[in-house]
Amino acid sequence: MKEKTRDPERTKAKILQAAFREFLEHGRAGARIDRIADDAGVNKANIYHYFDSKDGLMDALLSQQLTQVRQVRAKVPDAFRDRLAYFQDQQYDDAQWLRLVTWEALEFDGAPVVAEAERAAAWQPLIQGMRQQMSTGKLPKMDPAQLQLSWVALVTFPVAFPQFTRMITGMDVDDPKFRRARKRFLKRFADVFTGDRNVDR
Amino acid sequence: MKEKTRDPERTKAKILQAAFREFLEHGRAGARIDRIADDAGVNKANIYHYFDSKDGLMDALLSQQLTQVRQVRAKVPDAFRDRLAYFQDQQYDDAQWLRLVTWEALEFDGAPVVAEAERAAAWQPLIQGMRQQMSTGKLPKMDPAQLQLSWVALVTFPVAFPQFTRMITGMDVDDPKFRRARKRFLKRFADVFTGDRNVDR
DNA sequence: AAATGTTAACTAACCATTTAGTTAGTTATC
DNA sequence: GATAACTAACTAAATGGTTAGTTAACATTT
Repeated sequence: MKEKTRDPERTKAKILQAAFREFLEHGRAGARIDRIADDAGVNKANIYHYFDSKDGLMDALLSQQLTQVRQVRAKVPDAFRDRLAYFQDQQYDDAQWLRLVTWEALEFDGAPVVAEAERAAAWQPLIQGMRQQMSTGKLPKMDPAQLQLSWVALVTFPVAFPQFTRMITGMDVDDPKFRRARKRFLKRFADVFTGDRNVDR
Repeated sequence: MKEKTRDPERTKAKILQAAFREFLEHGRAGARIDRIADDAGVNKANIYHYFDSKDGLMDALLSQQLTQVRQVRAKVPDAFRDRLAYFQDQQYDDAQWLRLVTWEALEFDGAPVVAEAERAAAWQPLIQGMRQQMSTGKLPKMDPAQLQLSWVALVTFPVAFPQFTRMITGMDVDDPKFRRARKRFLKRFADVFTGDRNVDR
């Protein structure tokens, strides 16, 4: 297999990869084009050749990441009790994606975010699932969208705000001990919430 | 009352005020010293005179804000049912402080954050309160620190990630309609959680 | 109470780097 | 031989930080 010395796809991929790391760590304002070029082992001008501008690169990055996340989201366990834990595992692997949307949150000004309609639509099946379970009595009746938002909050917050996690629980998010504790807690939480007050402990 | 043309305290205050707005909006990397100087109506050199460096200014700002927040935190309603709603109201007024800690979260690298010990200590009474209520059977028995973390998550997340709020619920966080809906939901949520499954609706 | 000296608040202009973005030219690939 | 991938060097603007000098405010002396 011959290594081509010039390969647009490979170059673009390398740039995106480096840009991901850079934007992830420093955000739009803190990210440095030179650093991305170095990191990718690519001449800076190529970045402008393929992605117009810093913002253009950022946008390309977001939509690329979006399609990637979309695939993972495809199948969520129907069994309600495990859904929280599942999301948590997912979210941990996705800590990077979370950082990206945190930057997005800080830049949020009311204007539609990247692919907002599409992303919004992706939540609908989950919300519908909740509504379903409420009508069959498996979940208490309440606003299903609010409930969905709350689940996401419970799983995401400790990772998004690691300093709070440590100040409140005394453990670091990355600490396996915390992960286990949180997982156990969320199971318990779900049980209490669905009415099985005396499961486990 | 005579207006002094030179007044260190007033100048420092003006700088901090402008710095607050600037850092809030743009974060450490995005903030511009020149802009802060202009906004404060103060010569740039004064900023360096009073606060050494950009980072020095940021630090001063954080500890100033900290003491301010500390006062508000002083009294939290003991009645558990209203605690969520209370925190929510508080958090809304505190949306700015939330932005600041969001930047803090992104910069978090495991090292202690500003005044970490002190801030951590401030959570203890709340956690103790939960433990108390668990022992008297008013709350289901579970890890109280994890539960505290969860309450904060439920209240904070929708504000910290407004794009998720909109994508999931279809409403904007600032929309009074959303506020009401969230408040109502959280009450209901707390009721379900504490075992009163059929209160209200 | 006026004159004087001292301190530090304040300013305008400047400096050394950094930064996003460009350009003119070279060369691999088809 | 044409095209487009790629490079090195460059530019203009912005940026954090400095400096040398000015002056308001206050204390001390006369």
